[in-house]
Amino acid sequence: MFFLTGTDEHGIKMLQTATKEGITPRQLLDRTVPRFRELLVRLNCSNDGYIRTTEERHYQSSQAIWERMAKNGDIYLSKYSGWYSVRDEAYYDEEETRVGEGGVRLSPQDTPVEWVEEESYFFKLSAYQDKLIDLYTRVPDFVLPKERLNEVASFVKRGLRDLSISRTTFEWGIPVPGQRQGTNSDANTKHIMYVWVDALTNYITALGFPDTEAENFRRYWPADLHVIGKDIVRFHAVYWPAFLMSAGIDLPRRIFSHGHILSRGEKMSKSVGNVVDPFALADAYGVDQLRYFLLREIQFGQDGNYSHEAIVNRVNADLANDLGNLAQRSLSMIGKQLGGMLPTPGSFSDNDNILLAAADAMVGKAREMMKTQQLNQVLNTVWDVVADANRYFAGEAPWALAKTDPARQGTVLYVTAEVIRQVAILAQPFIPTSAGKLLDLLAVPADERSFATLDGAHRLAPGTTLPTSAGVFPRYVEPET
RNA sequence: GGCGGGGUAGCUCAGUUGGUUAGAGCAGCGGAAUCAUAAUCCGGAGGUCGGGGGUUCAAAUCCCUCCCCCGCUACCA
Repeated sequence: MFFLTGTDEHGIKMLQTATKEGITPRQLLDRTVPRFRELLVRLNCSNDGYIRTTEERHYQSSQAIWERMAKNGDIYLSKYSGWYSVRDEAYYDEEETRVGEGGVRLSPQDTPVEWVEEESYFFKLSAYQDKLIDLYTRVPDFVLPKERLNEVASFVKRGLRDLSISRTTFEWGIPVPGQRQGTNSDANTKHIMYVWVDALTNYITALGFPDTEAENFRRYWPADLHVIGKDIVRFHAVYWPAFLMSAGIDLPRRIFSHGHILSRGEKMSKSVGNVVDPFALADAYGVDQLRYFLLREIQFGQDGNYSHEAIVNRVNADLANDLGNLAQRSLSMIGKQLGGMLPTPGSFSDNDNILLAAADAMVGKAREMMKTQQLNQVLNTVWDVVADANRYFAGEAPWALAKTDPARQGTVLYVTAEVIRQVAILAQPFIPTSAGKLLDLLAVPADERSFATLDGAHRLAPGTTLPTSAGVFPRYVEPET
């Protein structure tokens, strides 16, 4: 796997923000980009590459894809005039705009628009309408969740206009290669790429494009999964595939649109003042706790709600009470009563076999759900087994067996430990640090923590000496006020 | 305005080839247990399945209509 993320750093908004503060765009970026990178580290995200669209390699890559599209006859020089909203980064037809208070003309989003008339390069998006429809039909899960594909398809079916893909009015962007002069244009006109061409191309730059023989490009392209926010589906599911088709490059296999996290049911916004700082959440609840909450509580692809009460409930109930307490009560019993040695099980009872079978079945179900990125369903499946294990543990009452049937007690504790092992291994992608601690407590070697050790093909080794047990999931208690 | 999704227990949701007393988790209530992070287990309770009408022996599920929420999109002006 190659996990990529990065920042799109060109565009007039960046330039204007910097100018307003009296600094250069680069200075602005030097200040803000590190925060994004810190967040990745803080949230313990898998990350094999970070691409910035202002990097030299990306200039070469963007110019190369431009040339490929041009060579394919899909780029032409023309003239664009219309009402442009800097805030929306979009042009509007005059009929779409209206004059607001103080004579300011506004876009449908109520952002100010200004009249712009300039020479521009265009991409023949209109030529790709049928090919895109064909793509959506042929690969029905090219865009997930399904609702998003329907939206995109209906947008394309309505008809596509060619896309303006360059600007001459400012310079914060990647120069258009091989510029020609239009008949009526200023001899000094210099085109830079309009935001989407260079923004989208980042995905292949990061793998070595334009060197299509680069090791990473050959190995990882086309991408299996391309995750974006639902607000930019159109650009990634319409423009990007069209660009790639034009350039003769394979398309990513799937675009997945994630939803938004709402704060108490409301969209977060600076003006409302309900913006939540992810660093603060991680500090308050813990990184794994935050990750678990978001991935379990929210159906991936849908919007979801965040609230203090919800995260505390979820974290205490699922992590501290159900899994954490189960691990603690079983492992500390092994520590105190069995001298810390994982017992050798006797023959398994029906109850043992039923629970083990449920645990063994988890990975298969999880794999099926992961085919369509149903992350919360994976966690539901795993925690169903945690609940089974708690019922089993209460039913078998190993604390009582200590006096009446020590051999049976050992079997019950062994079975419980084995179930915790499988739960922890499957939980690793979601709560990596905590899952790792659980596996440490079970003395599972680093090279035996892969999914290949699940589904009953592998079991904990009896007789292993376990480290002293310790709590892995602390309960969240309200700070003293 | 059009298209799509949704409105089911206090909260988050599951539940269509129509079929017995509508389900789960969390919260709340009662009980058991006391190995454990006052955690766990068991049990009752809790719902006009958005409103109304219709089809049917039978509707959360099918049809009509209305209301509300969300998304995409268009237009009037």
